[in-house]
This record gives sequence, structure tokens and C-alpha cells, in this order.
Amino acid sequence: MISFDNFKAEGRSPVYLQIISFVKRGVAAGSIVDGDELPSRRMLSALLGINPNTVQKAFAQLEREGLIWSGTGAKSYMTISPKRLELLREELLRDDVMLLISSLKQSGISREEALELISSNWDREEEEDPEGEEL
Amino acid sequence: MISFDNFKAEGRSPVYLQIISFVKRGVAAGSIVDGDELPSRRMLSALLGINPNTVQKAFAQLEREGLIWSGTGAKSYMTISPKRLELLREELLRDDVMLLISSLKQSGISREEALELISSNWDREEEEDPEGEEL
DNA sequence: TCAACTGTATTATTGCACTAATACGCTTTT
DNA sequence: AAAAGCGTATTAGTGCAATAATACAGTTGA
Repeated sequence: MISFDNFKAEGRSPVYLQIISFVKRGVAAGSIVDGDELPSRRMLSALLGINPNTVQKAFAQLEREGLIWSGTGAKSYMTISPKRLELLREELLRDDVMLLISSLKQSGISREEALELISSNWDREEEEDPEGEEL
Repeated sequence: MISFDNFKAEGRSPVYLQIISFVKRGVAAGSIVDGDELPSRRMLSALLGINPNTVQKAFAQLEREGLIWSGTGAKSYMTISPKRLELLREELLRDDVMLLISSLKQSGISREEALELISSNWDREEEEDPEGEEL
């Protein structure tokens, strides 16, 4: 059974997209594998404190993308081919990296400065300050 | 006069937040300096193809944060103290880097792999595929 | 069998980002 | 002074994310 214990909705992105992203990252990281059973829509919505329809929206899209198998009345399972896994990894990493590079470039720093920033901040603890930008 | 030629709204973030971010990044990068004149709400909205109220919402928040001076009937100008500039730089860079690190860690890759990814993708050209994740 | 679950579907409502159309009063320019 | 441009404010409407309350049909386990 796939665990959503580490899932925490945050940021401005719609929750259903965050669920999709959480599952995909789990797949890419190997913590979610082919054949894994998913929690039911109702169970997960209760666990996350959100509406069942929001979970359904996420799962439905994952099913449309071929990562989930669902049937009326039956439990849902992950269906991940090796090729699909490889593509997923590439997509996620590429998106992350390009997003950062785009931001850093806009801030006018060099590649070397960027590398130093990543390296020195890697083991930094997560802090609060969820929104920020005031004053 | 501050140029918004390189501004392009994209992603799921509200447009007014993207405008705020664009201005702040310009300040951090040095392309926007203290005393610079801002385009009028109407001009900019026409240029960006968005509603004047959306620009106003962005400028109003920047004024609340003390980065912009506005007066009824008058043009608007940037007001950036050296200290404010320094704080802004730190904030933006920190946010960018922590965002990426959080994502990459979730994808289960190491610090060394992360550094290699940044380095090898730095000079990569921006591509299309704005949404993605299909199939 | 039958109760308890499952996925799926429908309709209504709320909140927010954004658009749209004005209006008012001030500043600047001629 | 007068026109043009400015910041500011108000009101209304749209689209989407999310909530809420059901309902129905299929699967599963006691």
C-alpha cells in the first residue's frame, strides 16, 4: 500500500496537482513501484483532510496518463513499465533543473555561483517562512 | 524607464505575483535600480495584454513592501535602499535554491548528481513544453 | 448472502485570480 | 486653462479549484 504520510499540501499549486506530483516523484525515487496498491479515494481524502473529489481528480488524471489502473468497485494499482519509469525520471529532473536555472539566470548569477549555492545549501534544514516577501 | 520586454507570464502562479517576482529579480540582478521610473499601469497592461487591475495589484503590493513610490496622478518610481537590495538578493536566491533542493531530494538523487545536473544543463536552450506530463 | 467497502458520476456552492468597464481627482504638458 | 495621462477606487462578471452531499454499480470478505 502506497504511503502518503510524507505528503503535505503547500504552495499555490492546486492540491490535486500536488498529489499527482507526489506520486510521480515517489515512482521516480523508487519508493513506489509497479503493482503497488493505492489507498482508496475516501481513505486518502480523510487522511489528507481534503475532499474525496480532489483525490479523484488526481487519480483520474494519473489513470489517463497510464500510471494507475482503476476499475469500478475494485482497488487501484500502479502500472509502471520500465520505459515509462525512465521517461518519468527524465521529465521530473528536467523540469526541476530548468525551473531553477531559469530563476537563477534571471537573478543574474553565474554558473559557478549557482553550483556553489546548491552545494552549500544541500544539507541545510528546511525552515518555515512559507510565503515570505514582506517588508 | 524599466523594461518589461523580457517578461512572459507562464506557469500556474497568479500573473500579479509573476510581475512582482519579475521586478524583484530585476532589482536583485541590477537591471533595475533605485530611482528608476516604472511604466504606467495602463501602458504596462496594454503591453502585456492583461488587465490594468492586475498590474495595479502587483504595483500596490510592491508599494506596500516599500520598493515602489506611487502618488495620485504622478509617475511611479523604484525606491531601493542598499540594505533592502541586499536582503532582497538573499531572499530570492535562498527561495530558488531551497525550492530546487527540496524537489531533487524528493526525487531521490544525491548532491553530486544534482551538481552535475545543474552544470550540464546551464547553457541549455529554453524549450517549449509549457505544461507537460501527458502520456 | 449481505454488509461494507470500492470506483464513478452528478449537482450545487464557495473563494479567488482575473477580466471588464467605469469614474474621480491629481499631475504634467502644451 | 485645457487636454492628456496618471494613480486610485468601485462594481460586476468569468473560470477554475475545492468543498459538499448524494447516488449508483461493482467487488470483497465475513
